[in-house]
Amino acid sequence: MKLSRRAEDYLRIIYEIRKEKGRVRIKDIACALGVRPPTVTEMVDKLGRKGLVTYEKRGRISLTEEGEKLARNVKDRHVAIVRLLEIAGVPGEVARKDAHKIEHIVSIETIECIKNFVRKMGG
Amino acid sequence: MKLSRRAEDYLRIIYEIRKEKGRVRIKDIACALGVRPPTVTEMVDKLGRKGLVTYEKRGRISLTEEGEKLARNVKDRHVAIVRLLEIAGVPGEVARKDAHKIEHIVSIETIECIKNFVRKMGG
DNA sequence: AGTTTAAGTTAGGGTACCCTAATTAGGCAA
DNA sequence: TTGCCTAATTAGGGTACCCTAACTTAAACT
Repeated sequence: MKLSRRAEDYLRIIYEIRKEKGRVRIKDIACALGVRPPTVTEMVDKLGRKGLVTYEKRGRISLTEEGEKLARNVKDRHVAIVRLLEIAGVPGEVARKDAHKIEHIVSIETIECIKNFVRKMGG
Repeated sequence: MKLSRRAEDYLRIIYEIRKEKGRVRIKDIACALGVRPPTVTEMVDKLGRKGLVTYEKRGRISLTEEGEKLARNVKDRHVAIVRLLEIAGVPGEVARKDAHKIEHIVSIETIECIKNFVRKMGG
């Protein structure tokens, strides 16, 4: 399943909010991503149609198995990139922020190399 | 001047084509970026209005001083990122491809760190 | 239960970037 | 010069993501 950067962001944020607060509200997603509620309703709807989240109007939002797999994958990429940047001397906070942008666009091949590298470097 | 990723792509490509072939045609840009000519006409027009390229209908396309400065900056970022990825073990071809995506989104702070790092590593 | 409030949805737009089809402009060969 | 071929432009759309304003639920309080 090929998703847009933005769709991946929504998935990851849903995953994180659920982990942190237990339940996921439209408002939380909107707040976390810096957008307005109607925008979230729309995207969640779209993710629902793709079978990545289960959701009904005004009901609870949760990831399907596939949605969660994708969300985990995004997080996974994120962690590897943060470590690479830290190895390069980028301060943690900045590294995390940039990693959130990079994680959506790098190829699988590059991610694999980065994972190996940071493992080798003791990350 | 804050530009979109895409605008930066156009600038960089114009810079590269000019360097390689001397003159820059709409068609070359379209081909290099994988888009159609009307799309290029539109964007070049927009860059013209921002004072980054000089251009008149069916005439020659060239970067203004500011446009060239920005284009160089994008290339500069590109080179640093490619080197970082290569240090991480990413094959050159893949590194270049991904760097083209990353170069548009990383912060100045991260780029500076990366530049220092690759310099230190003998890049 | 009736009312207030907060969350969510609908309706109607907007911007950035992209496309195809059809038209126009220039350069060049016959 | 005329006619052709290619490059470029115009016209008309499309998709993804975002917004505000207004309306609807549902939950909380009195």
